[in-house]
Amino acid sequence: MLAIPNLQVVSHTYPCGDGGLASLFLRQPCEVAEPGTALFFEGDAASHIFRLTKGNVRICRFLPDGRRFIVGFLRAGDLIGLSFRSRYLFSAEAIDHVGFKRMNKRTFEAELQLAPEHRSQVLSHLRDEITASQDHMLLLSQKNAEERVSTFLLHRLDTSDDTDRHLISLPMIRSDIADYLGMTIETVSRTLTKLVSKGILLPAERHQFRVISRTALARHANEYEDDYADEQRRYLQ
Amino acid sequence: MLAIPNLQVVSHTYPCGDGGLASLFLRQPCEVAEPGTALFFEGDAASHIFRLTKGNVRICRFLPDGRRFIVGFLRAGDLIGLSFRSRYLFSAEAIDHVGFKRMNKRTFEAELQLAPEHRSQVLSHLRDEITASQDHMLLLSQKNAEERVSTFLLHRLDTSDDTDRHLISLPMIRSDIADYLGMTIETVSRTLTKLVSKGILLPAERHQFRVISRTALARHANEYEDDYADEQRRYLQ
DNA sequence: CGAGGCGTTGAATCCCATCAAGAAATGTGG
DNA sequence: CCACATTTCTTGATGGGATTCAACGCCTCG
Repeated sequence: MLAIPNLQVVSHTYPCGDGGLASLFLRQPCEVAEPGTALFFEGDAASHIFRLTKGNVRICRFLPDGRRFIVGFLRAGDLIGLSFRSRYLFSAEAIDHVGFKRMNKRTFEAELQLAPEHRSQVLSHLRDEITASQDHMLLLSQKNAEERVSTFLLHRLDTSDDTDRHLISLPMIRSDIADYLGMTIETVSRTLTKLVSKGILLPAERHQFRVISRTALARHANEYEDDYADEQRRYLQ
Repeated sequence: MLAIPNLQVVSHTYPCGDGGLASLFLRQPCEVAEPGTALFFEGDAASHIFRLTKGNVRICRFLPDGRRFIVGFLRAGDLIGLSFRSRYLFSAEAIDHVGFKRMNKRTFEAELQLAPEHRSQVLSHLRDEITASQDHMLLLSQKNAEERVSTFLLHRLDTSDDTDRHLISLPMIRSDIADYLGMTIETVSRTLTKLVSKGILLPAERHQFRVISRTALARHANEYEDDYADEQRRYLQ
């Protein structure tokens, strides 16, 4: 049930996407994953490369005692699996109704042989992943609760493909955000409340916030503001 | 002064090394860096790939307000620069007397064209870097002080190429360890003292500890113990 | 409508950071 | 080689930010 055909237009504006690798997946059949189900588990033999066509996925890792860390969130257009060797390093779980395509790793390799220009895109993707990891390690090791949440919101805002450029959508639940930012759900909640009371955010729909001042949010995030951010800022006062 | 020729035998036993890429650097001249000096700075145009032949290097990133995060430590045999695009993502600073070779990125690219079998080694290296980053994010987001320090020590022990397999060498100073583990120097110091008083470690030389029980250290680290670790354990009671 | 998951808020607690002082090691110059 | 300055490391006292424990409101869905 709810095997929704892939109607969503994948408009991708940020470099977390797939470069030109998307074309490799054109012939693959669409599949779906229900909310809460896993596309694969940490430790499984890594047999496929995935490309999301719809919905949101969380990437999870666990400690032996059950503590969870969320490596990141993925959405339509994103690829999973380029960084694996023989086994998946983490689990991938559907947050909402997810559509995806997948390709056997050997097939993928064979396609790369046929179209070697794609190799540089794989490299590019891996480098982006490393860059993102380092940014996140900096956040986890040095930033306080307010800076963490602000950084997260700012990033969601800047990578959103919503036409409303002041809207932040958070399809994941609080415990996902908490395990992503290395804090508890209570602290996440309290911090969001604080940002609202400071006049930086406005609660919109459940799982959405409206940004009153991107500048103020960025100031709270304590991030370097680069050229890309400057470009974004034009749209927001 | 102290332009020590590269006499050190690079015996590398752990997959954090360079695969077969070392051969590309054979013809490059040896260079040296004095303790505290930088091989390059975050933000500089990324012109070279580096290979360390001697000594220890710390990889640093900074927040706008000066807070520092140490991405990792490198030593003889390790490569720096494969994950960069146009600019260096981080600074690389010599901890002690460092020997290295370097190669222009374009030259490196050209060499890869000539010997395409090395491409998979570059991929391999990037995948290792991603794996290490994820392990470290898990540590930073979920582990407490004792677990962090134990994990760090365990990793130093398992990747040491010292003939004494119970010896942990920490060439970096406490503030380096602190900024790597996301804690303060005081907490690092206190935690080390605690591990000593628990009978897990024995202070040896300054910057060295002797491991009484690897098993106890691993238990405190709360890590999954994999096959590689099992193999190590044979050497330690 | 009732149950359960999710989110918020309050109060108490705790782990780690901060502040401070002194010990130990390193480096420097005479 | 020694006196002195500096850096590094350790230890103690205190405080604060985040966690933990707990209660309650809201929303969704069967």
